[in-house]
Amino acid sequence: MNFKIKSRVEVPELIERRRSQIIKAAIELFGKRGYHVTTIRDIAKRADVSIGLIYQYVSDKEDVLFLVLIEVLESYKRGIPAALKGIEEPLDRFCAAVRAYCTVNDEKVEATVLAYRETKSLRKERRNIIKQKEIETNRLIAACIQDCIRAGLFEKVDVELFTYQIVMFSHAWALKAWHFRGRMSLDQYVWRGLTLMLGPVLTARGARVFKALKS
Amino acid sequence: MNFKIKSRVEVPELIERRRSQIIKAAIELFGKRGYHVTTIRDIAKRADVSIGLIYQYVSDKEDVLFLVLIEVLESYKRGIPAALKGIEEPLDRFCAAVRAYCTVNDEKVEATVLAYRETKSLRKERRNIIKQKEIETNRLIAACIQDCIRAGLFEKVDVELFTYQIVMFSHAWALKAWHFRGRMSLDQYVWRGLTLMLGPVLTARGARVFKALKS
Amino acid sequence: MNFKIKSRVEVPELIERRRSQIIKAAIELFGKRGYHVTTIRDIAKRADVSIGLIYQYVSDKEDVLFLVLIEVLESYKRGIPAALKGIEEPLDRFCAAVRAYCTVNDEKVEATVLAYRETKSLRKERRNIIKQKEIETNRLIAACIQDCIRAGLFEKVDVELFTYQIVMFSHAWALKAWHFRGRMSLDQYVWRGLTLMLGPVLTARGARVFKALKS
Amino acid sequence: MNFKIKSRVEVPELIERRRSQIIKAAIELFGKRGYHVTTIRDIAKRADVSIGLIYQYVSDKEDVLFLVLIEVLESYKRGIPAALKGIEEPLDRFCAAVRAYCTVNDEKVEATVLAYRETKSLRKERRNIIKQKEIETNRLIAACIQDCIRAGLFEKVDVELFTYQIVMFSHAWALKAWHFRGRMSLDQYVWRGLTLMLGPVLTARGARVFKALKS
DNA sequence: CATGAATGAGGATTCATTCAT
DNA sequence: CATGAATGAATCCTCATTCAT
Repeated sequence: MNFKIKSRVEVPELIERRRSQIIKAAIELFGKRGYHVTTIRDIAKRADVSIGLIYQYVSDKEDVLFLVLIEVLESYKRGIPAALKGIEEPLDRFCAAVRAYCTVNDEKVEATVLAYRETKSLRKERRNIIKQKEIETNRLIAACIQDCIRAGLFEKVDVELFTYQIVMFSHAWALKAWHFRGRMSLDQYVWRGLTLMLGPVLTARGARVFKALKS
Repeated sequence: MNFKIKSRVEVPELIERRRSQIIKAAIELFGKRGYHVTTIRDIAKRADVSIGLIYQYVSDKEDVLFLVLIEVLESYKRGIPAALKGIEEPLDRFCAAVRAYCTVNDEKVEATVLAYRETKSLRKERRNIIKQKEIETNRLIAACIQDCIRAGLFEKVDVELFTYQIVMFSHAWALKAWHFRGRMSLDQYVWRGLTLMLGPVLTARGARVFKALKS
Repeated sequence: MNFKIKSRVEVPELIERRRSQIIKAAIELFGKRGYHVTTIRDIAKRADVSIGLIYQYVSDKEDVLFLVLIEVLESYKRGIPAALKGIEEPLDRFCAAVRAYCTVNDEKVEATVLAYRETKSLRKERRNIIKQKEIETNRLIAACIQDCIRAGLFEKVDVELFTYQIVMFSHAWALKAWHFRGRMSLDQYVWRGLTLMLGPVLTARGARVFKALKS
Repeated sequence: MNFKIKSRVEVPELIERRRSQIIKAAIELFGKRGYHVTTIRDIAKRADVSIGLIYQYVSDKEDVLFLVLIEVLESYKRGIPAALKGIEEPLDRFCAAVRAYCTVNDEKVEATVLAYRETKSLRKERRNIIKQKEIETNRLIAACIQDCIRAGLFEKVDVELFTYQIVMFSHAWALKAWHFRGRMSLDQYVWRGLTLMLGPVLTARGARVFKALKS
């Protein structure tokens, strides 16, 4: 998906290849130093291309940021279904989704932080596209929750808030990495979190299933 | 607290007055447009002072950001004790703390978002001071939780994670304002959130107290 | 010789061409107005390039000064051997060297004055490189003197002081141009000076050779 | 002598005192760092007065430079007659004058260098006043030379050039301090210089007197 | 007289973007 | 298609000078 970002080059495979080359470099640099501090020259050097080349595939520095954020958000959205593949049991699916989301945030801490830092640097219209992407990811979580409710494993909880609670919990691993990293492993974080958050939500049956999952 | 930021002017009251004038303007502008996009000239204009004056009270643009973030974080830290004044009952205090923290985030949505966006724009040493301030605020929440546990109102929950859950919940109101605003009032948000989060945490007695508080 | 001054452009011929374009403009302006009073914008305008271009070939205003002083000193060093080419007789060579040095100072009065004025505006390390260049020039003079002594044309004079006397004599034509210009021609200056300075230095044979040279 | 530099304060003694306070600080700073790099604030701090006070006794930064250069040049002019006091014998007087001039340059190396560096920073009119001061000093030397000629101690040399030779010799001790300092003492410098320069100038009788002086 | 807070024009430097090769 | 030299608007920051106290 190019979101209509103009390219002077027409060949699709080239666009694909070059852009991902550029995006890769930009994610690293934006993540480490931030968007405004990173120069196009920096990106060109790290991507091992010329400055001019970047402007053949992008018409703006903001375009690069947009592509970067899209890529980050999409990679998150891709991670969850991948982790659910083959799992049938609803509570298991829910837990797998949470773990997957946390894992993805763990692998790309800087990218997650970047999304929080720099989304505002986009013009409104694009900001909304990014938000849309986040909503789509959230829906994957929400679906798991609803499945659990339908299956009688969760009480009829406030799905909207519970979804955001899960989302913030996952993001927190990245946003507050300076606190959590070193204090516990990702796995511990997930289980301690699930235990805390599921307590008031599980039905009697759900609680039994959860206990089984834990072991 | 000046955190040893150099000032050419010595008179404390003047420093106090001018700096808060500068900070006020900067919070607004940084919050709206971001740190890097805002120029010193913008700040000077909005604060209705000359560019030179700013550099009499600050030696750097980064100094302004630092002062701004300190002020934001401190204002949060101030908000909670203020809201607890006069309240004795532990669960009541806990709820009041949560409401206060959410309220303060509600009143300064942009400032909260700013803290997430721009803390990384500070040099490490100062970034740590900011984190320290956040930890201090978190401690206020944690204390309320522990009091509830001690009073037999909360089960013996995972205080560390529960604290962060509360913190992220409060921040989410600002960070995800684009979602929540318009969908519910702050009060609804707080109560729905408390209901969701406290469910598994309250003891039987705690539940009774909570039900009473709700009405 | 680039003395490791960083350039964003890699192509050597380009560096050569652009730098000498910049240096030429800078010599004129620094010479006329002084280093601190001259702005990069002035230099850019006079060199007929953009401001940005200058910063592609130089990383600092001080770099420009350094390049300028190096160029001035080197041009002096180049002038003397050029004037000695083809001359064999030691006293003749000595006189030619003095005349050449004076001539070069005459042609670039402002550059000579500039070297006196602004060498101190360089950081120590570079100041030393400049001094080294001066020493190298001085050695050319000293060599001529020693040849004359060896040839029995000069008494065994204090070479070190005599060298400096010659050097100062040459510089004086530029440093005190406001006095000498208009009072005498460069040629007169050189001959009157030589007559004065050689008097106590020439051996009997040297004196005869000198008299012959004069006519 | 105030050279009509405007002062808001009228009381002469105050002007005298304050100005010399300012000039003292300025000489040190200009000498060490240069005129343009030194700020009025620096001078005020070192002179232990307020910025405003400086502008009560001077209307310009250039005024300070002018006063500084005047003071330096005058102090040189004062040094020579002081050294000649009581000496009658012409050659002795000449040598004493040279030694005095060198000594004064030795004591204020930086001031001498300053005069060479920054005279050009004055506007033309004032530059001429400074030159005039230098000429007056030079005349003191020239007078000594002429006395020696009249007394039959010197040949009828080129007084003009010889004077400048002496002047440059004295200045060289400061201008090339980086070379001479450490290589010889001031006294050695003076005697080696005189020996070199006087050689062809002394008459037979002069030579005898000189030899006597040396011991 | 003395102070030093306030001003703002001016200068060095950066960097997104273009375009000729 | 790819390159990277060239451009110049825009930004941070300094500092001589003023003026109210």
